[in-house]
Amino acid sequence: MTRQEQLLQLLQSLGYRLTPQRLLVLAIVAGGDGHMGVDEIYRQARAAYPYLDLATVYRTLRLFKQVGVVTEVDIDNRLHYELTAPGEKHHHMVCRACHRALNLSPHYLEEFRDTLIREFAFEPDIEHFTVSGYCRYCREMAAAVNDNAAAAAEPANDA
Amino acid sequence: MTRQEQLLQLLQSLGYRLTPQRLLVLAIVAGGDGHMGVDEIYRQARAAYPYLDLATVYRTLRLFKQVGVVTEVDIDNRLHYELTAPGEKHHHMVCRACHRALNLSPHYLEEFRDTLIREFAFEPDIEHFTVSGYCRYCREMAAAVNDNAAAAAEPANDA
DNA sequence: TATGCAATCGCAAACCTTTGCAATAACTGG
DNA sequence: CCAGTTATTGCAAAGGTTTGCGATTGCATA
Repeated sequence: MTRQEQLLQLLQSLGYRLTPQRLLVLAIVAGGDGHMGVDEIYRQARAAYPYLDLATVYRTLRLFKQVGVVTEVDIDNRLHYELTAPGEKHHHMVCRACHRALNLSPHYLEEFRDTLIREFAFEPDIEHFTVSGYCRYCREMAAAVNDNAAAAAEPANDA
Repeated sequence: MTRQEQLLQLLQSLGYRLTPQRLLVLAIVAGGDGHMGVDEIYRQARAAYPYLDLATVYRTLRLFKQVGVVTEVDIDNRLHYELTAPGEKHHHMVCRACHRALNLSPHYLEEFRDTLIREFAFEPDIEHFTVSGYCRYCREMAAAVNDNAAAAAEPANDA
């Protein structure tokens, strides 16, 4: 049984119906190379099934997320999805500058999670956790720009 | 000099203009009791200045956030704002069930932040950090419901 | 295989938020 | 104090996402 068949069976066992729309969206997300934007999923889906509505794509992806079939990542205020890999769950670091999404092992979050539960009885939702910030490359680029600006602004150092 | 005057001076020193709209929005957020929704800020602002546009409110709040005057909190997919208290900066835990926002001291994030920088050279944006999850009360309520359901489903225990 | 019910769909409209643009108004320097 | 420059505004429209509703369709039962 393939991974997709497993997931379909999971949906069915939870009482959800296997509609052509769901099969299609699942196949597309499974075939994608990473975090896919809703627009790209919709475009591919439409090519195969022109009557599909965008609202259905959103509803389907929300359902898939809810049952753990896909992972949702917010990249620059747009929703992206990827198939949840069993045993390879990971979180994301999204760069505010280049919008790249980097994977983050759950290991790094466990301590934080334990602390919140212990101190506040707050159970953080770390199934779909995303930290935004600045990635290595954008930080390096920014640093280089700053160095140049500083050098240009202080010619006294060279003179 | 009041806190509001300080903040206005900050804006001016950064080259931003002090418009009536900005004074008004600042006064409202400062007078609010916590995280205020955009709709509530807009409603109060309109009562004092009916020509104010909602887009201006959004732009003003975005500017305030950018310069650190307010803190943005996403509660149930809606933006909320509160005045940034100097020396009392805090993050937020937002409950997915009741949508309450709880304060979280930066202390709990520092270790996580250090790890990300050390391991990935990723600088997380922890000026406006929000974790979603389930709060103490909603967890207790859910636990109580589960207990009742379990008790009802297994009368053999009592019989 | 035919039937009935509830889940799901497509469509349209709404939601919250952002953006383009021309008109206005805050600040600067004279 | 006035004129010029430019940031900021109001308005309208667009953006991505969600929702209400009647029509359709998957699935369980017989």
